[in-house]
Amino acid sequence: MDFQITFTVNDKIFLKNPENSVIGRQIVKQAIDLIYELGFENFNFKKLAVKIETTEATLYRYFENKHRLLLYILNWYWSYLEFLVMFQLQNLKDAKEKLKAIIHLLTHELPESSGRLDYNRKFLNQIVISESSKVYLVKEINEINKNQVFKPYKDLCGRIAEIISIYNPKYKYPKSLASTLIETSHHQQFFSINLPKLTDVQVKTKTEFTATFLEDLLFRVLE
Amino acid sequence: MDFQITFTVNDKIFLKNPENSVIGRQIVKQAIDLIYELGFENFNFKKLAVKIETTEATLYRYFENKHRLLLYILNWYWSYLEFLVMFQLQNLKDAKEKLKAIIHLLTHELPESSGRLDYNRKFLNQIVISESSKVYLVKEINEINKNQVFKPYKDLCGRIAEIISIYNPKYKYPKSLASTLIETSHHQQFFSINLPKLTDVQVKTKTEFTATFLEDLLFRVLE
DNA sequence: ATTTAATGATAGTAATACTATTATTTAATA
DNA sequence: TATTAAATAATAGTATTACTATCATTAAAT
Repeated sequence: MDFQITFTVNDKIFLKNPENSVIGRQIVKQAIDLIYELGFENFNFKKLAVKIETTEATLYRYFENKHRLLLYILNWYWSYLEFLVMFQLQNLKDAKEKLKAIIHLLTHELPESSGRLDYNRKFLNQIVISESSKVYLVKEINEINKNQVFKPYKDLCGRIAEIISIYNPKYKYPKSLASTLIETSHHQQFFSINLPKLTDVQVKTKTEFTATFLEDLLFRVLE
Repeated sequence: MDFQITFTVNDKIFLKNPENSVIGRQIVKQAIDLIYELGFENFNFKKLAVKIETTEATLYRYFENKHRLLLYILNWYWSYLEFLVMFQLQNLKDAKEKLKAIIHLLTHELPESSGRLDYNRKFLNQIVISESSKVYLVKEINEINKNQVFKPYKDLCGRIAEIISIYNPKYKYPKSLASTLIETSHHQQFFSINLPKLTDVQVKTKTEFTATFLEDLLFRVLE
């Protein structure tokens, strides 16, 4: 079975749905490569236009600005992750196993198994780690938030919170713990590579460090 | 007793020490007000120059760019916080009390008591919450990190980690837990105000929410 | 009184973040 | 198949940003 997954991203994020045209899909795919390569601050529509051999004007017909394009990419990612959480966890009976599976998903690239993915998994993962907070840590947050553009993040968080509550129904902060898991997975991965003194990584345990730390933390909290 | 506190900020961060001139001190003080007002993305040297009635050229003689200025502000803040951690905790014998005091510091504005402060505490606090991650979540992190410009953050983190280890010597991830405390204090404060669905804030417990959540989390982890 | 350092005033440049206009190509439909 | 509509390319242009450079003026230090 080979299948392609697409998600209906909130249409307030784009001016013209990039899913509906070859060039639109190119914009998203190549933006992921270019944001990874340059970092979000150094990325712009001019450079992206050159890369996909189109013009800035065309890009602006799809997205109001680069912030919206990043938001689109992250919405797609969060939706996908929620799908994976539901899909991969359905056969696990034990809530503990489910939580472990979630931590694995949060600390690794998107799995190969899950259908044909048009985007570069590694790059997408790095963008989520390094750039995702930039979509909400802005002065205009309240304005932006009005059109439910963070719904996929909230849904993902809610889904994780549900499982936390199944595991320990008495725990009082399931949603905050869920968002903390997500955010912590990002900054501990970032720190362990770039500012390792802010962590307890060891050379030998490098790749699994964040997962190990988060698992230990989560079950200490919920026990 | 009335005293003024200054810190020796790493001189690789500035081109000319802003502490040593009236205009330099104005730059930092007014930058805090303006970054708070506009958000870091909308803040620039032109607007700051107008505000303090000087020219862009003068600002560029102190700081290479606005990123460095933000880094300066945060270095100052982290140094101050480390000082406060040491100062306020010295009379507490109990490690548990110390950890509680740390969480209080991480989730509230800088205290009034601690000497004359030239900067707006509320604004500084909000900048730390909303903008601090932008100084390290950049492509150039390795280059920037070379001159020890994150030392105050690492020191603060290390100081907290020490106390964690005193409280529970067997706990294996004191530094990661310390950086998680710091980072979580930021995003939970931000979320509880701007994206409350990612948290478990209640209207009545609003102001103390993050402190309560973090304290609960920390002692569950360390017990 | 003289030198040095800091700032102000002014100008200018390359890049960014857009908007607008018109021509051309492609797709949809009659 | 011709007609219409929609999408894109090509080109131009503007305001703002992020700087750098120069030189005159003022303040501080010796």
